[in-house]
Amino acid sequence: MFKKVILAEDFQGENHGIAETLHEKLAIEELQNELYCDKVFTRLKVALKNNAPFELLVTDLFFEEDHIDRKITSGRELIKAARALQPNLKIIVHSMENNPLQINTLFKEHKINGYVCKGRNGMIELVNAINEVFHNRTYVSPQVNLTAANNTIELDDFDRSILKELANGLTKKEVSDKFKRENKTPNSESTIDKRISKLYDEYETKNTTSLLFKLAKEGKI
Amino acid sequence: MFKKVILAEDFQGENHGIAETLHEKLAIEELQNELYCDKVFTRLKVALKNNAPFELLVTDLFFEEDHIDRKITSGRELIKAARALQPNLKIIVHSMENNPLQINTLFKEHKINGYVCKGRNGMIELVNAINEVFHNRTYVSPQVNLTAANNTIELDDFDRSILKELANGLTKKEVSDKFKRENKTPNSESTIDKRISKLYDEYETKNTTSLLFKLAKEGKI
DNA sequence: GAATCCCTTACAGATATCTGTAAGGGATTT
DNA sequence: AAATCCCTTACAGATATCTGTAAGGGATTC
Repeated sequence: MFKKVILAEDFQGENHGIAETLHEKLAIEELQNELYCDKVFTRLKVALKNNAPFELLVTDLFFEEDHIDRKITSGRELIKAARALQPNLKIIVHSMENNPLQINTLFKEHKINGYVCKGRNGMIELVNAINEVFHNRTYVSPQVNLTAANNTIELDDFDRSILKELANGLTKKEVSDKFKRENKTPNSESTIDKRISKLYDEYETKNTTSLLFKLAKEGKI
Repeated sequence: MFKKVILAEDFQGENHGIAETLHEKLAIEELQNELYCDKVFTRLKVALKNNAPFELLVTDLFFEEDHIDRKITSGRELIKAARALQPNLKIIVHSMENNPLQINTLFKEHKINGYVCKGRNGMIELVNAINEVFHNRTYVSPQVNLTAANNTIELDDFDRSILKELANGLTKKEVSDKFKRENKTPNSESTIDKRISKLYDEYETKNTTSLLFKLAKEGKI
């Protein structure tokens, strides 16, 4: 089993719960747990310098802001920095995020080794994930459907620029006029109509209101 | 100190962490922890029936959906049901929610006794909250500014029911028809128009699309 | 009981949205 | 070069949205 593990989790309750569970279920010799990304990164650096590097990082993605100044403000940034520092470090993400797209990019761009959703089985899955990753396999929570990520519709820049103006209360005619003024192209009201109608189909919505609402709720704009 | 406490928290890690902390820091004789609201409510009922009621409920607000059928799907519903069942029960909410408006309505409508934000000090605050509530005082996490809640505009049930249907893609005429079918009142298209127009003013938006977008972004619906 | 206020409702006119048809242009294929 | 595909654009007709006016009813005030 891993000898030296570090945990980044800003919720005190969750942090405590994970630490307890890992002590109970796994024979990890040294487990350090931190509430701030910056502290985790410092520990990784120091450990590496002392020729006693950590073998596994377990980290959340979202870290709440508070009165303390931070350089690294998210799990994603921590992962990137940790990968650059220590390419052979194993990384498991433990987060509420369940958007396959987001999770997919973590595997692709940052070569994480496991992904566990917070939830009713979070601790059971985390223990499994650590075991799998220890044996050089990857682990993904079963409720995450990574193949779905490939089927999702991407919004391109033109879509986004239209949606932004509509969200702001402009009519399609006004959006068209604005684009013409700014020499953006395409810019006809008709083309804007067509683009938006296409999005109705893709997102299974009926009108501008329900489309913008759905996209806002899903955090896509 | 409280002799009999029940905990409702669906994240296994957080649940474990809270339970551990309370065991360590407080002399609670009996602490039951559950991952589902329905189970909590059943336990409350049984305990009351056996003349050994719980004294304190600590609950989250959001409970993730899974494959299991649920009657009570949110902390808010659980609180309402628990209050109706056992008016003298002390209730502390422990959640990520930090919107003063939402928190205020919990104190006003459901007479909760304490509110603790999940976060880096979550466990320290929770222990404090339990001590305060035990001495018949209320506790609110210091980072929550409840006075700010009084300046914001409230959405009432009628507003919400209209907005929900519009978000779903119905036209105002369809919303009016639906309300008539359901014997909801008021229900005329004209009144619905008026309500929504009022919200345009209050939220400084220009049309249905921008209104729904803004409310979705701010998490108000 | 009259006056007032507020909410509900009806209606109407100006705009905006949504959908379909059709034409033209650039890029790619055959 | 012709055929094809895809994107842009124009236009038009049916609906929907937004705003204003006005009438009626219930509750409260005077």
